[in-house]
Amino acid sequence: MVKTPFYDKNGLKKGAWSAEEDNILRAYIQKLGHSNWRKLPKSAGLSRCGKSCRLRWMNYLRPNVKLGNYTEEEDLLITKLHGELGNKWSMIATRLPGRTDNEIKNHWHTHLKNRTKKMSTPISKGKDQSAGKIYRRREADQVGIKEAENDICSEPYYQILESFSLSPETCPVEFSSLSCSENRHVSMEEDCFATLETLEQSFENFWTEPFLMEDTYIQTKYPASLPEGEFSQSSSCFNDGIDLIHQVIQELPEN
DNA sequence: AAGTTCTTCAACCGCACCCTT
DNA sequence: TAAGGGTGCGGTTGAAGAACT
Repeated sequence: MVKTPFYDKNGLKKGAWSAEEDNILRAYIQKLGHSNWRKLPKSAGLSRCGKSCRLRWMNYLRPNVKLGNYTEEEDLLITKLHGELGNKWSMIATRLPGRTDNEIKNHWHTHLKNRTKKMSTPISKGKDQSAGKIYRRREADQVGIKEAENDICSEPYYQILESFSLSPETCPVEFSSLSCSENRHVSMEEDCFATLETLEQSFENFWTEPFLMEDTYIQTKYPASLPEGEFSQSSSCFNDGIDLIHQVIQELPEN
């Protein structure tokens, strides 16, 4: 699903990146950083333009980037933020640690836009072929066939939380510092949010389950490749994301 | 089984903004 | 203050693969 590589009139390679190119770019940035994207490809020995290198690094090669496997809470967060901010993908991305603007944008257009549109229209018993198909094809692989068989588009918006579970992969390390009492401030109607316990359990499971400490990874493996600001920024973003998830939960309808 | 249609998403493009000179 | 270069952002494209007929 990638563009076939080719060379433009200036001899610059376009299209899909090869593993070799990825390795070259990654190794170069690990060693020398990326102070100047325009000069970088020439210095690194890549036949790419600086913008292409930047995009590749930012969206796929950065050590803390998460790919695919969107969870329901992330979907919910994106939907909410899009409602507040519009197509400010970069702003939205700052609230979802590890996610890039490009990926969020794609995810919105392929999964969430249709879902949200459907939710705002009267409930239909008819099957939305395209949305159903999308969900069946992609998310079935990730969240299970059982969920995929349901027509999620016809469900009330808040029921998206029915499968609410915080996966270790989704949750950054900062989540583990949340106090349990803070989570317990969330109150909901039992019939709507019978899964609250599940949610709390998920947090607790999350504390006990092993996961990759991405920042640690960065700092140990890529000590000189990233500006310090990126770490502090991402940390604050993580906390913002936590706040927002709490806010989303509290703002949900009571029935 | 083969052809067609649909869906996805990595990557490109153009524009706007920011910074330096 | 203007000009030029670099970077970031959002919209769009297009090829691959899945689903459908």
